[in-house]
Amino acid sequence: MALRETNPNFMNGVPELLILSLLGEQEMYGYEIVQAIRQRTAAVIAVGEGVVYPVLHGLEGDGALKSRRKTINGRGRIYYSVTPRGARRLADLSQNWTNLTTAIQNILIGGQNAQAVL
Amino acid sequence: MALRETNPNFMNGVPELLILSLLGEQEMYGYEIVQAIRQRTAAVIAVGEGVVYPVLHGLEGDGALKSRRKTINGRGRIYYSVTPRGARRLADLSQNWTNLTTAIQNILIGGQNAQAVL
DNA sequence: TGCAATACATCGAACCACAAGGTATATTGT
DNA sequence: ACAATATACCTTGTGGTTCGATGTATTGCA
Repeated sequence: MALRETNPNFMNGVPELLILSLLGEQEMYGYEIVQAIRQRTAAVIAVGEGVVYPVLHGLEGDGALKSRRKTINGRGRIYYSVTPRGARRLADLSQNWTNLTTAIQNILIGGQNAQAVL
Repeated sequence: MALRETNPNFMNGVPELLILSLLGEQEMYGYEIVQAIRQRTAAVIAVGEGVVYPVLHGLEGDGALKSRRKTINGRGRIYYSVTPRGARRLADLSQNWTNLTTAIQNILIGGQNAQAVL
């Protein structure tokens, strides 16, 4: 089951968020995503292909992504793009991420009058 | 097989960061930390005792925390506080966290001119 | 011809966080 | 007096994600 409702380890699912976010801008293929993440984050985050491909397959299986084959220079590529369902998923994950970082910031900033802000 | 110190899963260690951060403000005992995290984050993050106690023991074993027993109302409590080594650890984790969220933000904000900023 | 890069993919191992359970005492409610 | 709840400590098994290694195949370059 790709759907995560059980055991929501609060820190997981970030690769999925990153991938959906990139594909939200433009269609991309797997290998390209691996490098885009590395470059855009100055190698702070370096997810491998072993992370990206399974996420891609999982999201497509859930109907969050759709794919199409293209042949370029005789080499096949599988381009992915987000479906409406994927867009919703992205919005959800994005919101969760914001909530999470805000929550953590509330503790890091710490201090006496720190009130959790919704 | 071999000792693994490289490549820490980039999302892990957040509970450790939170705990060190709280203890950096004032000494606390385990049960108190569990509740403090829940309250300060408006229940966005709710780590259980099964997360907190092992981290506490681990950090103490590494010399990042020190503890002292106190008996209050006939009930024993173990108060933890950060050592100089723990303070360094906190600074490191804190920096890593900032780098990470910055990196992710660079992707989420996305867009054409997004340059990873150190 | 060989090496690097491109592009896909899968698998086992590692690892963290979690839920669940266990012990024990103090307090509150009935 | 008794039960239930809250406090306070702790460990263990499980589960899901991520990682590194490995595999295949083609293209481009030296």
